[in-house]
Amino acid sequence: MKENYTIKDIAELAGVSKGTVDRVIHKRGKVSPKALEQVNKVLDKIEYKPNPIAKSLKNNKIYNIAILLPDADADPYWLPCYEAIKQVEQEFSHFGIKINKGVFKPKSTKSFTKAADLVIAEKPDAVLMVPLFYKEAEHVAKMCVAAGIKIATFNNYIKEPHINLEIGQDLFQSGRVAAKLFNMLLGNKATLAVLHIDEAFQNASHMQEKERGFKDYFAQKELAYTINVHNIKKESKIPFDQTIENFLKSIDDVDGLFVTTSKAYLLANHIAAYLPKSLIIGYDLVAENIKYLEEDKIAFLIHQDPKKQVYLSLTNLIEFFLFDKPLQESLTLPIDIINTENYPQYLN
Amino acid sequence: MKENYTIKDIAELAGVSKGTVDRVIHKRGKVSPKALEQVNKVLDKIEYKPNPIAKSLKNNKIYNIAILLPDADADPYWLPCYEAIKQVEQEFSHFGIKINKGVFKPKSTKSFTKAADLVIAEKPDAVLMVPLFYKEAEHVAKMCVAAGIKIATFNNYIKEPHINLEIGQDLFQSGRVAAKLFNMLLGNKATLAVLHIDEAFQNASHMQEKERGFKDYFAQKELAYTINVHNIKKESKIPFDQTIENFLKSIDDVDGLFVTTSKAYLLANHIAAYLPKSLIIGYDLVAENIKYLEEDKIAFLIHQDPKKQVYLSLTNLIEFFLFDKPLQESLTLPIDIINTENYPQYLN
DNA sequence: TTTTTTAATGTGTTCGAGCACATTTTTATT
DNA sequence: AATAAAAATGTGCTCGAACACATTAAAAAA
Repeated sequence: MKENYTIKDIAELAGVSKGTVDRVIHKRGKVSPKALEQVNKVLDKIEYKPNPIAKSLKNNKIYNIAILLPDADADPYWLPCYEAIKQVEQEFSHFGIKINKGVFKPKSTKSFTKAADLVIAEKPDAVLMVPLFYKEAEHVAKMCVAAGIKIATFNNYIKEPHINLEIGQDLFQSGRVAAKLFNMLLGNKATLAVLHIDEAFQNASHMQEKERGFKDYFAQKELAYTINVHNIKKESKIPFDQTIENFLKSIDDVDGLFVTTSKAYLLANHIAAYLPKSLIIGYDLVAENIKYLEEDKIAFLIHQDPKKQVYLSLTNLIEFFLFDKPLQESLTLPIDIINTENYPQYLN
Repeated sequence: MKENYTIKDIAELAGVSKGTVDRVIHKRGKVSPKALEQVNKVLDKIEYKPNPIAKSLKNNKIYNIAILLPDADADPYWLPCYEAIKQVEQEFSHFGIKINKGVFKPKSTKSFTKAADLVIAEKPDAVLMVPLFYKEAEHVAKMCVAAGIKIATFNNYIKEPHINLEIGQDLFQSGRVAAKLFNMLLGNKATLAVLHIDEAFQNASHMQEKERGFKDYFAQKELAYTINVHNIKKESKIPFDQTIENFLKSIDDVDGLFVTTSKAYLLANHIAAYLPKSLIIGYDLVAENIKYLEEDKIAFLIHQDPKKQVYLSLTNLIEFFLFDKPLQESLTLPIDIINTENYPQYLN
């Protein structure tokens, strides 16, 4: 029993030439019923899988992958994504992989659409994107499907049935993770605040998912928790910092603050002055959050690992193109709980 | 400016044949000084990297990787490793990769040595092992080095300078992670117990590393914590469960219990009866631990992700053999903090 | 039956690296 | 200068899949 049969092997076993075997496998026609049967008989017995390396060599094609992602200058959360891209480019530079970045402003749908148009015009083999803007992302997905371009998303979700690859975190569940942490720290009774802090509110569905999960936990456990929700957004002309301070002045008697965005540091900056006993749980290992984590002004951070998301998305697409590995339709990544002691290992 | 040059390209640029280029690259001699210079001049300009796919196809070699790991029947902690092996076998079945398992009893050095001898006798290209027994593992490493076999370790460490690949967790730091969690849950003053629970104590250095990290945290922060260390091991003829119960009867006034092994469930089983207010932090997502985690009898678990360790070790070795990717000498994996809400994502 | 058309099958080349072998050039020897 | 020996260089094949093209066999038309 051989392990890996080649086309030549099959040809010999079936008593035909490799050309005929090839035609049978690829259903290119021009095969007599007799030969077809002979080859299929062999194929049934041995389960042939073409050698992906030979296939790849013969192909010798350059695959273009476009990636639509927000500008890291506007929000450092996205910085690790760029590292992941660089890493993948290095690892796969000799495998004929080209990655084309389409950077957009995270607050501008126009910028997103423009970047998308630019990138799709070059007819890439796949488009990987952060679907920050629901309607616009849906449109991009549809255009890709129409053009036969593989389409993948990460970090956020849209409900498009033709997405080929979807990588992200279970946001509802991550809200529950935060809730459980508060529950452990504060016991069976407390007052909490959910804070949606961001400079803009387009497509804020991810924040709401986290809030839903957060509330769901306490409801399900029937705990005596009071939970207030606050939307805090940058007001024009007033510094964001000032807005935060005003907010903190306006509330009291809060045991814990759950920040659904990566902006927990804005809060932590002033927490000692106004609510010294309140615990903060936030998201994402951005530098400023880590600073306050280390100062114990942030209790926990939840890590969404954007770098891993990009890395996995890209390698999944690449291995699909190069080696015919199937695309994982949907991949839900772990919800990493971060404290002062374990954050360094997540940063590399 | 071309991206990927081939040997043929270089030959044309240097005005020689591809055979000569090949001899220069592989330093096989038989090249005139003049030709050498011509080729090197081109090589300096373009930075040639051979196409790993073509190389791999030509090679057409079957690589044998041996993996020495404990029997999962004796300790379910190792079960995910077997899943990782199966997964890698499937993913790389058409890349000429053979994985040979050498299973040993986790309490028997003899069994380890026997499995190692058996596996090395077949002259694999690499040996990946869990170096549970220091002296014996060191010996295996030396034998591999002598035989030109690549040697990799995971889960535990030995100090052998010739290890080619080392994957695991920072155990000292994971002790600190546990300490920090207790600190957050219990405040600035408490009494804790460190429990080394296992059925045998050979090579228990990993437990001690965790203990050191744990104590280090409180010492560094100068917190008023009392920490007592207990070794609990299976006594012959007495059921382990009974030993645990006796231990619990013997202590009181403990706010938290830190179990340095995967045996936290043995404790959790009886905690409600003897120390209902004590918090347990343990290691590893074995089924029984998860059960008590869900019942809130275990507060947190630290995940050592043996599956990921094996997966990364194997793929790293494979990509080294197939595509000349360099081996990462030492890779320290994140210390995952697990509670009731986030464990499922770590299990897949 | 012979010729034409169409269907079926086989052969040869390519991808890039790597190595065996053949050929050519240079150097040494008579 | 002729020949032998050694050194240098070039050619051609392999790995396995894929496809273009050539060849052969069978069916249709004359």
